[in-house]
Amino acid sequence: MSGDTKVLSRRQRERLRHKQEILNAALRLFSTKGFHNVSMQEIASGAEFAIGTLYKFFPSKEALFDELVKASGQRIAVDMTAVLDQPGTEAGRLRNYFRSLAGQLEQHSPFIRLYISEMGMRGGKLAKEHDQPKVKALLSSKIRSLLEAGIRKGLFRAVDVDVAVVAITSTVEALAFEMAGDFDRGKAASVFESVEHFFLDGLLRLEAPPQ
Amino acid sequence: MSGDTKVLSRRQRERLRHKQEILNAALRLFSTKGFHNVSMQEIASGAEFAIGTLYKFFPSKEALFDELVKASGQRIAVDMTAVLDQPGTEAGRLRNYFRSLAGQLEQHSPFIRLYISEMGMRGGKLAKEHDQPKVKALLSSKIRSLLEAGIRKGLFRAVDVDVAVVAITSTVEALAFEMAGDFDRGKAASVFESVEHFFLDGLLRLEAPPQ
DNA sequence: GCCCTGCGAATAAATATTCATACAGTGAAA
DNA sequence: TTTCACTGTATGAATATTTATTCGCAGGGC
Repeated sequence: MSGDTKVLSRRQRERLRHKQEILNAALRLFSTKGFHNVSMQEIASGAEFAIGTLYKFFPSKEALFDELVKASGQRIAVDMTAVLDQPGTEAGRLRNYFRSLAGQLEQHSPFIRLYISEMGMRGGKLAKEHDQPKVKALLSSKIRSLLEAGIRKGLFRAVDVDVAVVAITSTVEALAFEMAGDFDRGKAASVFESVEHFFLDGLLRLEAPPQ
Repeated sequence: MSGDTKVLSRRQRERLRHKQEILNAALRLFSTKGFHNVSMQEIASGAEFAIGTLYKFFPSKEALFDELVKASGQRIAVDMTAVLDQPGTEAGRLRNYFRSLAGQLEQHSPFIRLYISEMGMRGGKLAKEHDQPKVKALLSSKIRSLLEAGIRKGLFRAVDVDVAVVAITSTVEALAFEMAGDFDRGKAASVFESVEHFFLDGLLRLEAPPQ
């Protein structure tokens, strides 16, 4: 043992692996049945541990859920930021965003479903009492910036930016949720391409330079 | 007592009134806190009855919820049908729809919030196990018909109609939910006017006849 | 007097959480 | 190399908690 805090003992690594196994099982179950309809016994069985073991890692069911949401939310935020922060024109960057959606959905399917159903803007107790991951706020604010800049530069027609942001994000959410269940990459790509056309063709000013 | 089934005795009328009082209390509570976070004791207190009385009217909590959702959903479906079925051009009828939204929201505020949060397309157990009111399907299909006809007649640019329907309905839902909490009629009207412009201005073909 | 209606304490049910017990791994001593 | 006391980890029956539901009793109406 080198004393370096980055190097974990086998036992430490095993503990982390067990914890992740529990989180993975929880994600599968929560994303299919929702927080309220999954018992701790089910999660324990899904992870092939005893129910008491779950409480060695998480003080409560809600703590488990919180940790799941935070970790996964952060992962998606990083991915989406990478997409939206790529250089390009406003229209091009929006186009990139739409084109990344099928891949993001494939990669994060269970979490997206969970997030939208339990932690979306419409959640009940869960949304209110838990620190929301910053995914939605981050996405909305980046899309808003793009739209504002595009309007300012004369690329996009003048629209109510708040409404436009809600329109884009809520449409994407609705479709993502629908397709996250039985995921088909080809269908998702096709649907999001249509979304891209629907929004961009309606936004672009006809006299704007071709993209 | 005339024997006519339409004429109710005082006691029968009182029973119906009591039942409605319970349903009203339930709607207020469910729409604020969600199905899972409201106990039968809370509903009983909210209606100023004892808890056992609730079970004289409803066999279970879920049956109470079902009845609430069905009754309110039907009321909204009737209202929205009246709006969408008014004669006019496709653009005019869509315009009417958007313009009716603030009023609908004012009238049905608690139920809309409940419906979207618990029975929307993203619900968990609740959406799956309960007969969904036909509100959403009805709305979607009417809006789809309008869009298809508008495209066929050259009024609207050619768009993916499925995506357009989802975009319109999910945007409206998102905004309705947001505003249903602290309802401000003026703000709602203004927001839905922006929505109208966002979608219609993006849909209308510039060479189409002015509306 | 009988029936109806409402009441709320008691019971039932479901599931979150606890904790005594058992098992596995470790490392020092023989 | 083997043994064994100690530590760490997992188990699942038991307990705790919350809330849905029941039903005996009381009061009111006819």
